Amino acid sequence: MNYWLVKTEPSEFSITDLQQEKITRWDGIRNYQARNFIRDKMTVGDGVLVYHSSCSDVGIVGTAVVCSTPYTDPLQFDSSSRYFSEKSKPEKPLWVAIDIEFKSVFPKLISLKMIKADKRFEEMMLVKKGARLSVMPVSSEHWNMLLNEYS
DNA sequence: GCCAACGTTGGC
DNA sequence: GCCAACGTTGGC
Repeated sequence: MNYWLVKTEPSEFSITDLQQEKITRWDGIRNYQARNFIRDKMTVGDGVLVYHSSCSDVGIVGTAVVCSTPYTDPLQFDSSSRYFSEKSKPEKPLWVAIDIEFKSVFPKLISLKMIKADKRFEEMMLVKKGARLSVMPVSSEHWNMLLNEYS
């Protein structure tokens, strides 16, 4: 059982959208490191922190749970999609997607500011310099602190 | 394999 | 909109 943080721009897809859809395909990941986390490490039942980026209220907004094993991201073959990948071939796909199911929305945002202000999160990948990954692992310690103390 | 140029992410 | 810190591309 692992824990993850996934970033999304709320103007594109927010925690409210996830709450309404209940289950959504987490697709469009086009970074190799992020892909490898999904492909090699994500398993059904893993906990997911949902993070809003590039917006006025940056931070963790809720939780979800991984509810599928990784599978081929169909958007890589869709030439009309912004996630189209010319190098992907049906017999050799490059990118994977995964399904996640809505779990909770926090009554209050856990802002990036608050996380940065708490020294115990110093080692969290999210606040490490240059950590621009849209999918990253979260330690169980950090997961527990965030859920028990901050939400 | 090197590395310059370019593109993207994402906080501010 | 700015810009730092990446990642990717492609010529050599």
